[in-house]
Amino acid sequence: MDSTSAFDAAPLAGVQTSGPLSARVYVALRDAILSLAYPPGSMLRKAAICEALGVSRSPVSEAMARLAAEGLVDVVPQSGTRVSRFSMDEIRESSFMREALEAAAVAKLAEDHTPEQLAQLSRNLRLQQLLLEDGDRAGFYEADEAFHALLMEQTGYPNFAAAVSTISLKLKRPRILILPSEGRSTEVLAEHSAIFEAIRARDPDAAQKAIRFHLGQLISRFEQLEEAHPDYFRPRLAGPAKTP
Amino acid sequence: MDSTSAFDAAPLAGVQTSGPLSARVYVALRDAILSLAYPPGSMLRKAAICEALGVSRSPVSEAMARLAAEGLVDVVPQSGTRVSRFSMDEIRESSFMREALEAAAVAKLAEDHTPEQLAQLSRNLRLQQLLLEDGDRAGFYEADEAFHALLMEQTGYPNFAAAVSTISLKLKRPRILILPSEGRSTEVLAEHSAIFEAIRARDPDAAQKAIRFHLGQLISRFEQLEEAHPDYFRPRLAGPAKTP
DNA sequence: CCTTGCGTACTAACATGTTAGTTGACAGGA
DNA sequence: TCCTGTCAACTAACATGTTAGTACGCAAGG
Repeated sequence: MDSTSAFDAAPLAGVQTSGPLSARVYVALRDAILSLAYPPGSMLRKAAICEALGVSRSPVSEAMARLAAEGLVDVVPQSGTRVSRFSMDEIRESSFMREALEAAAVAKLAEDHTPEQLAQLSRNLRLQQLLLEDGDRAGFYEADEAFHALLMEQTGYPNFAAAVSTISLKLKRPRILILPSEGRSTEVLAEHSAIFEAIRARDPDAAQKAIRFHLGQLISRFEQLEEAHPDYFRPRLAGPAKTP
Repeated sequence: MDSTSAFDAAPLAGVQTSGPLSARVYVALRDAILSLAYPPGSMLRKAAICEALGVSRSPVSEAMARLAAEGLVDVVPQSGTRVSRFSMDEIRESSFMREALEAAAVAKLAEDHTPEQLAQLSRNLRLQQLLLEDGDRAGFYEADEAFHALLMEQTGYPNFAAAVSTISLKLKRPRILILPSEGRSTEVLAEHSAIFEAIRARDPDAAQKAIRFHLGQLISRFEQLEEAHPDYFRPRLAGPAKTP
């Protein structure tokens, strides 16, 4: 095998079997990028993808256009397409928007919620407790995501969760890289509980404060990440100062 | 001429002369839809668009995919594409998100801003005052949009304004239809001034309250609109109750 | 008169051929 | 050694041919 550009088509398995072809290609590429199977900065070779998936260039182009619109790939016209690198500025921007939206969601829930909704949240929290005790890291990660998704679904706005998900797409990849921190899960559960309690107490301000604190914890961890994985990040300005 | 489906390609003028062809097509279609030149519910004929713009189907397809992702058109697979109708539920959802984001923006500005930024805002407000006195309705509309855009740019997040714009796309078309209300402009200016004063006073809470009130005014007007233009809205459930 | 089955005409979706622009390497000169 | 101009190979972007699925009209039957 040649390692010209270290491009491997293997991550593109048959992810989905129904629906439009272009959507399947999109999901396959998206998952490969979000899981870092295609690392930031790597090239995307259209021809290779077509061959690997057994499709023509049309659906692949459509999928890539969508990924470009979402900022997951950078496309240089007439030249090439590569997986986008992280940018601390973009991360801060996405975090700001995500905080604003999730804070609005929990504030709304604090003002107006049903016993059933509280029960759902409580159930999820107990699940988190369980997974934490079992040390099931992957499971806890999923329950965490589910908790936030649940909060947004409970606003009653059917596309709200999806919209926030799209906006915070830029946070998903760096998020994966800061998974393996030990005592953090306990803190996370405590923060989730604080949000829950504020909602139950019908205290919008407290709920907002709680989720803002919770989400704010991520930022500092992202900053540490930039030190550890500078290769995944967009170069700040021009590396070391050049003397012309 | 035949009026089979009342489709007219005339609104697609040469809007832009540079950049990728697909982007030009996108802008042309987007403007035609947002300006209601293509009314909600009307069909989009790919062949006619290709002929009118003198391009092939590839860039048109790409543009339509993007419009579909943004919810401006509804595409029925293997059948047809039509301009989407309004939905009061979607409008409420978009308003909720827009409020959350703009409120976060002005809160941030209230906490942290420069004299230059205040001067910019003040200049825009005085322009609004001027256009209001001259009765320049279209000009006031633009200054209004510019005011909100300015607030979002001043957060320092370069893509924030664009993101909010995308999210509140669903509000743009109905917004046009409620333009011609007389005394409203005076109120709008007063509400804008209230936002400005709260920012200048470095009072985040007041700033949020002010912009939430300002944006909240739109909703009730949209509800009135649904009465006046039911044909532009998605049917509620099944019209009048059917007796089987 | 209403329902039902069929056939045609239309559409998006997919495949493939073509064009034009960019990158990068290599050769030649300073 | 370093800079520079040329050229070849690769890419996205665009055009066009092909396929398949849907909707609608019409006719035949109830």
